[in-house]
Amino acid sequence: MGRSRSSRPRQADIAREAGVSQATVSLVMNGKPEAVGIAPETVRRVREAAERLSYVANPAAVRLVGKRNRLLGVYTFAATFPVDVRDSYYPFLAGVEERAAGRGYDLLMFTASSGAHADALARVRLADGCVLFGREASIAMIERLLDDGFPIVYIGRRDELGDRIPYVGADYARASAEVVRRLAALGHERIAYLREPGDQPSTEDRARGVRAAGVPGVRVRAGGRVDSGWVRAQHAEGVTAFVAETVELHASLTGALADAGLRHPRDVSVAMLGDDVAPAPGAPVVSGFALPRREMGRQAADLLIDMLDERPGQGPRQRLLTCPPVAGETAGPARRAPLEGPE
Amino acid sequence: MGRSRSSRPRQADIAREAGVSQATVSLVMNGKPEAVGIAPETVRRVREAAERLSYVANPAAVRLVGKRNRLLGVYTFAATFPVDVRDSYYPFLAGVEERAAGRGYDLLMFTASSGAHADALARVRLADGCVLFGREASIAMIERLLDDGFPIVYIGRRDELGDRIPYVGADYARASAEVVRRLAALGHERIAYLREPGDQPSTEDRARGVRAAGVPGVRVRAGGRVDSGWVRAQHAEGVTAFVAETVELHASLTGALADAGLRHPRDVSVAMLGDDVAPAPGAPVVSGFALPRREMGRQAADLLIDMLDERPGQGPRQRLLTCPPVAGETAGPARRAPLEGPE
DNA sequence: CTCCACTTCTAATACGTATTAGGAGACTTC
DNA sequence: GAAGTCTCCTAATACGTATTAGAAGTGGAG
Repeated sequence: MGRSRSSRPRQADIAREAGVSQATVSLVMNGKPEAVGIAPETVRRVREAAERLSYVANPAAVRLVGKRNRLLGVYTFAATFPVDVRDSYYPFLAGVEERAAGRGYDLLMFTASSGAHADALARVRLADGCVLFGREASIAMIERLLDDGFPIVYIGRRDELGDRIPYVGADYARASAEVVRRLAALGHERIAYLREPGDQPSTEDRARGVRAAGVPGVRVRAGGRVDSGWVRAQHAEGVTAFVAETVELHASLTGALADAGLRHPRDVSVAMLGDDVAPAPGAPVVSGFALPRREMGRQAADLLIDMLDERPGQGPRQRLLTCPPVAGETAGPARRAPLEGPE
Repeated sequence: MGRSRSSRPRQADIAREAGVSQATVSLVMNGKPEAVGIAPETVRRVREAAERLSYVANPAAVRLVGKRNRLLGVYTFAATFPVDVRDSYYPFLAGVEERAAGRGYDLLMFTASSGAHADALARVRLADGCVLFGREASIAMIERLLDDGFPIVYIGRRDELGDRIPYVGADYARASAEVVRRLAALGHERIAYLREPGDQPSTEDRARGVRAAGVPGVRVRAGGRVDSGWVRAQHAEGVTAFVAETVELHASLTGALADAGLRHPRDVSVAMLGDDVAPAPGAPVVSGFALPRREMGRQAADLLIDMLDERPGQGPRQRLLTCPPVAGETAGPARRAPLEGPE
């Protein structure tokens, strides 16, 4: 009757084979037979039967009763990004995966396709907890998750909700200040800083760091692309170094410099407040600093899993990691004389 | 005041909110309320309650009762690979994710941590089906999954099990033959081919392609790293072009060439049977061919989802995709006279 | 009023495992 | 020989969902 038909063997099948109850099989298979007191002989019989039928526990059943799915969600706020930006997420993922795997969790990846945060908000709950990242976060969604007591960790600094939200960020401010100071040390007295227009934490932090560097001759430009006219004008006014906040602004800047006939690092120095994960082949290494992406991923996963396992907080719930400086090839000593210019 | 406890909401919670039974909630959530006969007004109440509590079905429970949960597994055979090889998996993933998202599936990523295939074999079953990839596949595991009727698709050619296993691979043979023919067309008469020692399909395919090119002066070396002595000897014997099977062999080759004082493409030509996903900054583009990784990922996901949805086979269950040739910068016209001394 | 059909919902159960309270024997102890 | 102590095992139940048989109510036909 109870033949193990076409389906996989269950504990009940093993129990029948070994002449014991299903509960006994469960106890044996979970490796704590002594703790409960199962005769060695019985353990052997059960093990043999399990082996013979090549039993594998049904994970769905195990998880159902365990109330944990051992799934770590990964949610990316990224509606329609170009391919190369998506690539820059990979190191984060790799870090998260590394730790998740090490601690016995699998990864459940959600895609914010078509920006339907409402639906995603629900699906995310399928995991035990979730790592979130991406610049354009939906604070409403995050707040909702927090309100419901759903465990999340953000990769990147998030201060919109005070200390409610655990995060692992990069210390943009310190690293940015360091970049500006290094330029100043190279003799650059007038420096132009190109920042993004928004007010995302990562943008604000870098702006703050640039200010905190304490270098007087820094001028800030917030906004999009720049052109050759602008860089030429800056150079004419004595600017010898340009600092771009992001890869996009850096690309715009180098284009404009090329158009203006200015070469770096010969004529002017160029730096970026971050690094380029997927540089064009043959492109020089840009001066600036590196984001410890993989480590951020690792720590985010660790933090989240600690929360899930109800571990005592191994560390602060909000962390900023140090960004290693990158000397690069695009910054050099200041070259004084402005080429030409009115006056 | 049934506040959402700390745990995820269940159907029972929604039922309480909406004043119906759990069974009704199940019927409504599965989208067939009319078929069974649920009043529109009731459907509305249930839907609202579900929305309010942001309910998602517990995948373990759904799985346990033997239904689908719109999860696509991704399993990577990659125990301890260096970072750069793992990076080369990203485009596959991106392709899989693209299609999965497009067709309403989320991704469940399993990690073959410490090569514990047995455990992973069990966990994989939490998904509806699984995309597998990686060079060092465990045939035993694959066979086990196939035996149990679990839907899988391999990225990469797999012939160990005949036509039992669906796959989406790259047409290495054709592309490899093309590379050798192009070198021959450039005037290279003696060509050294460096192949990996194993007998993985991808290795065998490329070797077959090299043979099939029909160029007589091709000599094959199977094995690991090469040194300057070896390349020098080859060159002395009239070899003017080197073809490396993999990124690793290519790296070894270029190192040896540099040590030997041979420059390419000036002194000799170099080609690779594949491409480098993460080339070193400033490195030239290597001649050879590109793997349509993203497209392979896309088609694998499509094929698997077709199987899951019991669609009529939209295409063959075993596919080989064409690899676009890459001219690159490392191959040039053959330079006859073997000589010594640069300049 | 009875019988039947129809609509709308629910009780009950199955899925496969983990866990816990406690049962059945055997063996000691006084 | 009754009570206590061990050893070894099992019955019962929970986990959250899908499914099915059928209950409860409503109304129309005869």
